[in-house]
Parts: sequence; structure tokens; C-alpha cells
Amino acid sequence: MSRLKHTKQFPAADHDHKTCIAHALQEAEAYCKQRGLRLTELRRRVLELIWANHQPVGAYDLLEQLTHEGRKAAPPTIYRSLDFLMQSDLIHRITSLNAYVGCNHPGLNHAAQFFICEDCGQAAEMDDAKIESAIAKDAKRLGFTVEKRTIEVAGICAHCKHHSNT
Amino acid sequence: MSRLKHTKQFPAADHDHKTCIAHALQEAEAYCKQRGLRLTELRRRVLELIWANHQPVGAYDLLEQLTHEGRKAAPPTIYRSLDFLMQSDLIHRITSLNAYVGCNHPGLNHAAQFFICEDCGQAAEMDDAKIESAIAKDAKRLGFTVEKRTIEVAGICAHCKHHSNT
DNA sequence: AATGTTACGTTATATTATAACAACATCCCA
DNA sequence: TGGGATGTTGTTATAATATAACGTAACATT
Repeated sequence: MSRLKHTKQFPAADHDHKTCIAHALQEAEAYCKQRGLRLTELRRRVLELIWANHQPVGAYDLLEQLTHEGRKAAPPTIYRSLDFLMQSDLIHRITSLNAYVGCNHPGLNHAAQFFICEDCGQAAEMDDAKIESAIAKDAKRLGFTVEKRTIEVAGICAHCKHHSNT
Repeated sequence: MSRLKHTKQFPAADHDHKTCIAHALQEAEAYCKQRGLRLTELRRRVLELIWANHQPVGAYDLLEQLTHEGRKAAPPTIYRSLDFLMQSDLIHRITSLNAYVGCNHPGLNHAAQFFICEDCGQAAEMDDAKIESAIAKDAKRLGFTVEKRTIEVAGICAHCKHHSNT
């Protein structure tokens, strides 16, 4: 009965970002291999860029980053990769930002909630069972079958709050 | 301490839609008068169209409806009216649909949640204190100051579920 | 009426995303 | 191992959503 309650806290300012990218990529590769999903060169690079940006990033930003490193790319190039990565549960789309972010529990197909800082742009991914069960209860009362949830909370993170009163 | 728990259930098939539009417009006018907000001809008509559509409706759909009735209108025309109506808490934007829908409790500036039927396109507006408090608790734990919530659940409503097994 | 403010009209453009089809790569198995 | 099926990427064009910038008109107040 125990449900996961991971929280990717807003990352500490001094965390080892290179390691966290590498870890995410390793996990993605293992996951795709296990499931027979084709994490091609392009898809791998897009995923890597998303993690490297370290916060939700737009499709056209990614596109520009790809072309700047010499690859021929047009919008469909990036959107197809994003579609693959989303279907494979390796990234999430943040609807309220039209932006994409790496998933913290790849392949889990969990119901994620996001807390998005309007100042620094970072997004914290949560999986709060209480929110999920409250929604489930409402849905039951309505006779509504839930397919997709979009739970996004915008505001100011603790770090930015403490550093804005200069 | 009692918090509202309104539910605009998915409207019954036989509800009196004309009355519900008229009622919404009356409320909006009273509300704007009381607050000194200028519900101009254009804004009033946009609000009326939104209610008349009876489900979340896109900006360009509204634009077309306006032009079809002879009014000169370009995108800014409609977006400015939508901005006014949102700021005045008379409509909501449904982020996941890029669409706009009439608010059931005008001026209340409440935290709304939406259950959106992917079949019929109707959206039910809720205000579930449990969801709200779960989010507040997470925010507190993160030290996060909440500004805006986007809570949208897509799926199939009871009515469509019962009528799809033909 | 003069003035400031708000709303609206108008043109252009930004931003996000998809359609359609051709070229290429990979897989599978007969 | 060759050849068709499938899946991936390239390419061009365009759709869908939203905003910038600036001028004009309406309105409100004095």
C-alpha cells in the first residue's frame, strides 16, 4: 500500500550537476534497453540537452542548441524526439510553460505534480498521494474516468525567497 | 471555516442553457458595476459567446464568431477582452486546451480545478478544499510560496461513458 | 472644452506545433 | 543474404496560438 513520495527538492545550488545528468542518461539507457526502446543518437542527445538545461526548456530552445552544434534540425526533428521521450516516460511536458523537463523516475508512468519557481525557473517534481487520491475521489463522485492529470503550481521557491530581499 | 465545495456537475443534457447564459451575464454585470469594472459592449459580448459555446472555446473560435456577426476584430481584440475577463475572475483559461470557459463563481478568485471530458469537450469546474490543502502542505514543506495553480484532469465523463457502448 | 486615461483598431510578427512526403536506416526472416 | 516491412530522420510548408507596437477613438474628470 505504500505509495512513493519522492520529492525532487529544488536542487541545492552546489549540487553536482554533471553527475546528475550522467545518472539520468545511464538510467534512460538501461531502461530503454530493457524495454526494447530505441534510444537513438538524436533522442539521446535531446534527452541530454534537456537534463543539461537543468530546468524546463522549450522545444525551440532545444532546436537551437541542436543546430548550434552542427546538426541539421527542423521543428519536427525535435518534436518527434520529445514525443518519443514522453511516451517512454523519460521526460514530462509542463503545459503551463510549453516546456519539457527530465523525469525523475523514468518509466514509472506516475502522476506527477510540479512546483515551478517563477523567479529561477526551476521545477520540482512531486508525487503526492494525497493530491492523487483527492482527485480520484472527486472523479469517482462525478463518475469520471481519469486519463491525464495536469497539476502545476507556480510561485516562488524557498531559495529565491531568501535571496530576493537584498 | 467552511470552505465552498461547489461543483458544476457536467450539465444535464436537458438543462435550460439560455437561462444559464442569461444568469451568468446578469451576475457579471452586477459584479462589474459593484467593482467599477467596465464591462464594455465588446467584453460583454465575448463573455456571452464564451457562455453560449457551453464548453471551453479557443480564442480564434471566438474571433471567428465575432467577425461572423459583422464586428471588425483581430487577435488583439479578443485577447484583450479575454485578459480583462480573466483578471476580473469572470472566466478561466484551461491551459491544457488553450481554451477559455465561463467561471461559475465570478469574482471569487478561487482555486479552481477542472475535469475535462475528452469525448464531449465539457469541463466541470470544482473547488475541492482537499486538493488545495494537499498542495498547500507540499508547498509549506518546500518553503514554496504558491501564486497560481493549474489543476486539470482529462478523461471521460459519466454521460459519455454510458453512451459510448453502442 | 482641455486633459488624462482607458479601450479599441490595425498591421505585423513572435511562438509553439503539426502535416505531408521523401530519403535513409534497421530489423526480421524466408 | 537479400528484400520487404517497419521505423527514424530530413525537408518544406503551414497551422494554431499569442503578443508587440503604435495610432485612433471613447470616456471620464475637471
